[in-house]
Amino acid sequence: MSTARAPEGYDKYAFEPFAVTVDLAVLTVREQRLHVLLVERGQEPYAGAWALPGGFVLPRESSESAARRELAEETGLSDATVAGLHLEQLRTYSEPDRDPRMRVVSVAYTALVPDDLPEPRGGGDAAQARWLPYGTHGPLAFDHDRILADARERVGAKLEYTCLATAFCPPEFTLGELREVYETVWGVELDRPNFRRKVLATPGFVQAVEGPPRLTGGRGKPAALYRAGSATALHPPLLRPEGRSST
Amino acid sequence: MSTARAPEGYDKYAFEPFAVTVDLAVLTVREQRLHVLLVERGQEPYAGAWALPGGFVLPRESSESAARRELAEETGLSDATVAGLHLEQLRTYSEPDRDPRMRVVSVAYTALVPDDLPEPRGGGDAAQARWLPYGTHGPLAFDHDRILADARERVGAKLEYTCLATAFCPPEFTLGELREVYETVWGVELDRPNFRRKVLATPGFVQAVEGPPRLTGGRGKPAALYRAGSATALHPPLLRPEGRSST
DNA sequence: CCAAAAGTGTTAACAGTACACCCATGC
DNA sequence: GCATGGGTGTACTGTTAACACTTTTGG
Repeated sequence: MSTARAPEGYDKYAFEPFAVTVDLAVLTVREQRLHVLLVERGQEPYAGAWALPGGFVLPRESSESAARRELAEETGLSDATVAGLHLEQLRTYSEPDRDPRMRVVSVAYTALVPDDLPEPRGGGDAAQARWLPYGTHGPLAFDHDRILADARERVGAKLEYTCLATAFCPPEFTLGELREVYETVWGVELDRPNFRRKVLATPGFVQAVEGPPRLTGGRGKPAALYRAGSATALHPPLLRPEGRSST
Repeated sequence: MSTARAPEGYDKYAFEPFAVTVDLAVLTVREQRLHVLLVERGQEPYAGAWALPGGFVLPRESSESAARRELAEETGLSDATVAGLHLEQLRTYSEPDRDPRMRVVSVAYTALVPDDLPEPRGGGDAAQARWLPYGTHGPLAFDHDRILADARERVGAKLEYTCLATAFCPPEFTLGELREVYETVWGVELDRPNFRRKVLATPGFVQAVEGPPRLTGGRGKPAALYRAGSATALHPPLLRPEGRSST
């Protein structure tokens, strides 16, 4: 804000105040499906409806701090664990009537988490919190359907040219698990040998873990384990086949 | 905001209020350099410093409406013209102390404009408004250096996989002008014949304009004219050479 | 004629695709 | 043995990259 029209003695209370909140699209890959963490609202408006977790930004915290705080509260994870999760600002939603009570501007974040988190618990005024397969829930409260759709689209696109997929995996994972992330989010099947070569040929995407391989659900040859590497960008990108959006 | 802790009878004025503003990183390509539209602040804080144009979001408008309104005011363009310009939400900046006066959350937008706009005029409490080559200005007010750097990085990345470059060009342009956009933003030289083929091979990127070609600054063979096409995505992407960020 | 920029053509290198095939494990 | 998933090899194909060459303008 540069051409601020507020002089030094400006009355901060002269206008109808804005509230600032965060909303979280928390995604994971579970059982070959994309899942979303949703809470059931316990209060009006939209009591009984599913909604994205979120809450008010406190007077002395940034929106990102607020997002991590809310994420910790909803998932029941420690602050230390939440600090390591992938959290990314999605965009800000500011339509004047998006909340019937008052003017609320919401900064939306996307969180990508592995599937090995403890079960979420309802907290605050949320009746319950659950992982639901993407698309199986009815219409969400407020404009959360749109936020969630935007998050899904962004994640799908970012898998192409970043190393983001590892954020869905536990600290040590197999290339099969990593490939499953792509296949689930994109809704396509990828050629296993080519996927393997592509990932290993990208410096810093993954790094091999010393030690014995892991059995993959009992079936098949044990697979080598990898950790997420230090790279964030993916050059050249891993384009999804056919330009299918699978949205 | 789903787990809103504000009941129906919530006192909107109980907390220190948040102000919501927009900041605009308005970019153009002029004389082989990336230029930014900046305003000189006329008031404290940061009086005399350069800053991004912007201002308060009004009680009944969205942040995008506010951004277009501010853009029209700063550039002196009509609302109709501004409505057609490329405007894109960058991200939201919400550090508690980013404005010394009060808690201000700012939604930043990036605008890409052609070089044929009228000269900007100072307006409001801005002493003046000018196009300055990117990087030649000193430190900007508030956290605007960071916002501007984020905008530049985003634009550079988006040129790779979207048709965004046409937003820098006037309604009718030559392929040489389009190539100059890429070369200027990326800071590299591109092979002319290959660039031409790549652009023409992408359906909907550009469409040929009937009629006589245009002389290119007097020198050289006249070039055919094109308009921006209907496509927005660029498949496959046009990767910048060497992964050089040229930031 | 020369310089400059548009536009066309050609070829080698590379990356992506589609397979065939072997390995190790559970049942 | 058989099914399943990991891992290696390889030939085919399309795109990219590099560069030679022609065309049309101004000086």
